Amino acid sequence: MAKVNVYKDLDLREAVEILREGIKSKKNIYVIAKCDVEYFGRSSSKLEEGERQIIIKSDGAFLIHRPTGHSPVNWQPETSYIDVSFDEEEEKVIIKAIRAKPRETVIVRVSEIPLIITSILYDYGAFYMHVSEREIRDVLASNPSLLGEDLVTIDIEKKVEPGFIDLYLRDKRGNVVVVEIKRLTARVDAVRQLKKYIEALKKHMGSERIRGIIAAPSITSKANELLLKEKLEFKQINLKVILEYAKKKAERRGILEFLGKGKT
Amino acid sequence: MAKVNVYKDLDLREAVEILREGIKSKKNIYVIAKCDVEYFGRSSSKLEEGERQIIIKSDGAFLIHRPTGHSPVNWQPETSYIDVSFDEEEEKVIIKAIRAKPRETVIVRVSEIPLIITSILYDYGAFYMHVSEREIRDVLASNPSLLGEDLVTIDIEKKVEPGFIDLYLRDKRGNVVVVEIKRLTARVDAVRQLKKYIEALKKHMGSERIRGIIAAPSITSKANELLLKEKLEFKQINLKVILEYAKKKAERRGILEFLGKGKT
DNA sequence: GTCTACATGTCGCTC
DNA sequence: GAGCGACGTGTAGAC
Repeated sequence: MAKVNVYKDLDLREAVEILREGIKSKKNIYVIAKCDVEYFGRSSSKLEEGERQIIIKSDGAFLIHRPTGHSPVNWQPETSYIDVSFDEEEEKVIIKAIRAKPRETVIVRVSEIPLIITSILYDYGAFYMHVSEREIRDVLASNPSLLGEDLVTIDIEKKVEPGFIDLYLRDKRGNVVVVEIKRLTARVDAVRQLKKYIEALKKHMGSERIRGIIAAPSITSKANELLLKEKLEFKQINLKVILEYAKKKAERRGILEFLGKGKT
Repeated sequence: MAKVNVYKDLDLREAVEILREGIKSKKNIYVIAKCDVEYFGRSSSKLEEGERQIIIKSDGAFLIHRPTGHSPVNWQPETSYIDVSFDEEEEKVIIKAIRAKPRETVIVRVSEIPLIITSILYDYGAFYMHVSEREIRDVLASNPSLLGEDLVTIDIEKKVEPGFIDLYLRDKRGNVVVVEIKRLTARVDAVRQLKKYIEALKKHMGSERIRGIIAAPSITSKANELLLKEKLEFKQINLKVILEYAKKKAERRGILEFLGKGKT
């Protein structure tokens, strides 16, 4: 069971000690603070004073959340070094979260600190994500008939000059078939990507006919326009069907959790 | 001053009431919970049981954070509808966060709930981001001499077939000059982008000479290689100088806060 | 470190 | 609302 400490209506100097201790002992820290925030690094920003929620995680991840919006207004990833001090002049708690590479700094100046929560959380549950582009690619590679014709898979993630071809196959007539997979609606950039691969291949293969297929659940009209113009093809795929195949495959292999490795 | 309520070691049925009340009255809610999580939508995921931090914001933004990592393991943006209920069978608190479009659902099943914090936060401080690519572009457009020669700005964000040209100018000799701006180190993709724009322009302009310039604080060696090969140019820009110009410009306009509009 | 492409990307703008 | 390009994108893999 999680160990949780609650500190309410703290004196700022006490807060410094509690924050330091929490960071040192790698606790998860949640703070409600009246503060302003500055950020310097790849860009820079300034957030004027207001009441916010601050999270400091056990690995040094640092988040400042306003009362609305799902993304933090300022943050620092898990590699950062966090320093807490007290500014006697201004009578404020200064929290600096520093990231080495790229060199970036978030500075929080706290004037009031109504609440600090420190906790130790036990969390070793596995996390599984399904229907990534990689999964679609693997299912189609093993079951190229899902593309609606008789195809033989030659290569996966084939390297060509400017990048990687998702799927490289041959059709019944011996034509090379290049497939670009998109998990969501394919847009013009997907068609451009496919076009780029085919042009790169042509340099090496001379006059041989190369077919290009976009495999995606749907395609934007602009993308379809370019596709037709370039004499490329679109093959609609059904993600539910893909997922069924992925499940079956995993079952055959006797894997308990049917997909992926959990991120812990 | 922020109004903060602390609820420790709650009975699960009590927790349901407090969560419902907090959501109804648009409070900011922070929960430490032992839970498992499922997500269905554009993708799908399953997180096995463990102790996590849950944030529900006043606008319905919903975040589940593990003890490490700066990004939430599951989330729902601010448009979502949040429902809290008690499952009598399993004796668990069920929190459903539902987003209408795209249709996505996060389901949290809570078996223990050591802590709930509800709060009302006053946060109207403005937020300013400095030195975006847009700002660099605007400063260079108004002060093209910063590019180190006598230039006249013709257009900003000029539309060409595959995208937008950051800056479109003419030099002393009447040549067209196309500038691609990068806020950070320019890489090969920036050079390819510039090349693409110039090729698109050439289709419309025939034999006229078109110069291409990458304007960035620095450039990678690979990018520079391609640049030389394509007879394009690199012009180093100094972000501090750009920022000074941006400030001055804003001052001249009599704008109090010298950059951007604050997000409230 | 750079290049490449994916992501429940998200954000903001235009049409 | 769809389409499209930018982002403190972040992230993972390859060289």
